Amino acid sequence: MRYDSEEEFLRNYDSSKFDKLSMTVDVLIFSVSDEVVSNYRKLSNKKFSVLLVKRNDYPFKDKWCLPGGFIGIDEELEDAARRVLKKETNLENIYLEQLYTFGEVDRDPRMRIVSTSYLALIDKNKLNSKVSANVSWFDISISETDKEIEIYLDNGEERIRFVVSKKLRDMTTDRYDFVTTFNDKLAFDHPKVIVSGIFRLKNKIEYTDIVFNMMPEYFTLGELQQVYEVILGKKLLAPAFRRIIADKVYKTDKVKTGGGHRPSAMYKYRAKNSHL
Amino acid sequence: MRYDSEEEFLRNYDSSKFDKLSMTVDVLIFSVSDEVVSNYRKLSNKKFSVLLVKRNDYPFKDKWCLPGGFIGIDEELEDAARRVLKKETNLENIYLEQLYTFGEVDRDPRMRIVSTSYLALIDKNKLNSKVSANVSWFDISISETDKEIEIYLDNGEERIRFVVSKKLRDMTTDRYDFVTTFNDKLAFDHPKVIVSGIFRLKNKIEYTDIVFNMMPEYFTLGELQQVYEVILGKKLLAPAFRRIIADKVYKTDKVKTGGGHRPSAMYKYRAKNSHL
DNA sequence: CTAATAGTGTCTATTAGACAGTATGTT
DNA sequence: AACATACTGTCTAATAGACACTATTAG
Repeated sequence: MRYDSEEEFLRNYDSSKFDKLSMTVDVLIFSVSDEVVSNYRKLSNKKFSVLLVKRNDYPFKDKWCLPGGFIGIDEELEDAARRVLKKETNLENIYLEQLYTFGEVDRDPRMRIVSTSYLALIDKNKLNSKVSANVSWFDISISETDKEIEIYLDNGEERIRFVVSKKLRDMTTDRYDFVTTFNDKLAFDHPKVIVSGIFRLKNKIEYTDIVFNMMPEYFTLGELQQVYEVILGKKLLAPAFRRIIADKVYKTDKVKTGGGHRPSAMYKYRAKNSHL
Repeated sequence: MRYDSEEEFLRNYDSSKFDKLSMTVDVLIFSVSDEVVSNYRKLSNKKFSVLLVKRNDYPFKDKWCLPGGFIGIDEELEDAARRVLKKETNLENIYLEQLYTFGEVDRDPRMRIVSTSYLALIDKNKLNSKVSANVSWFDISISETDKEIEIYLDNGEERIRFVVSKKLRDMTTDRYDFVTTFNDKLAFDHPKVIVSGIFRLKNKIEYTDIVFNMMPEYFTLGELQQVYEVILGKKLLAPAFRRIIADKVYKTDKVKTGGGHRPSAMYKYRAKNSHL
């Protein structure tokens, strides 16, 4: 069939000509939290945490999963992610970036579903209400070897363990194929999504100011350093750390006291092109 | 309706419950080419180029677009990208990475189509056959300001110009929303896809060995430097450049002669964990 | 006073930028 | 011989790592 114009073609277009499938978004919401420590002198330990939802319907009934939802036929991908974010945390204007699109044919037992995952970072202090019953923050612990990544998630009541193996994809870049080798409590391919998000964050914290999306308005440099340390999974030296972040923050009049030690000045984030 | 098991739920699942849409992949194939120079003494200039296909059907009949295709209901996303790559270049085992998923509601005039774009890098010397009539390599020239990116594509016969404006997405990272402000020869939202790919490549060339996917097996350091320069859009100093790439390459016995100047040693890529 | 963190100064090692200078082909 | 590129040496500037030292609080 030949058409004489784009308009004519579109009028006659049969949209059933190509395969159709469903799409979802999954939102990986990271934050940091404090672990209270018995010794009054010691700082509270920062923990890096992820928000999970307990499924109360099939498929994967009673397993934990990332907040997510189907994309409407007239809905932008990112709008869908923001809708999910709003539903689970009641927050808007949150840092959000597209992470990766997972399209394995059998990643959902119901039918072919392609899922675009998003990475969101929030400051937990902004959460006005406690999250609802089937939603919970899990602290993340990571142990990584050449071949495997083992992750523990802990919400105080329940402990989740999963293992993902790394297979180098090519010689020229440090990309890996992740394959889940142990997982009994997470739904879908969410172990892979979580690992991808952690890697993305680890990378970006080194060359962007992304970390400040997880910080409260006022913070001490010690707290900021702890957040870097928990995400990078290693200790940093304070003088070097302070040099590096010196031009990203500015000192305020506020002071944090109460620990059994010298009080600490509180700082605020200064964006690159700001004049504060 | 309640189910007693995952199996029972799946047996009764109605897959028409959620909206369905079509998905495509678009493959951004980059390579480098030589521009022959009249002066026998001078080196040929390297050009950075992209493969485009001329559409001979609606929609966007007679416009240029990235190679792409619909995803089959039982096809992995990346397999679809490899299928497209094989069809247009007859090449396999090519560097391929997922770039971004574009899902604007009206990006395709036919219906809702979400497209996952892939970035592929090839060494043009591996192309055994000349590409077919409706397929062509376009050299890329970029001029960038604070607010806009202007790109010219040239295949020797036809010149394509498009302009994309940059809108900073947030203060903490250098992410932009791209909005096409001028485009009369490219189909779909492909100006945005091309710009995203160029940015990705510019970034990755700084901290990975990705560039070697576009190089022939044997190359001189001058050629390699030219490729870096054309992708980064700036001149580099030879001594510093040589220091930086020293541990990524090794010298072979081959020598390149014929220019009106001192011959150059030819090098090969050495992967990080190789022992050559 | 003591334990613990806050914050600074400085030395050293490594890396990046700049540029001068030597080497060696082709016409 | 002259031009153009290949390749090296070295000085300097900037950055990162290490560690010692001082400051200040609650108990």
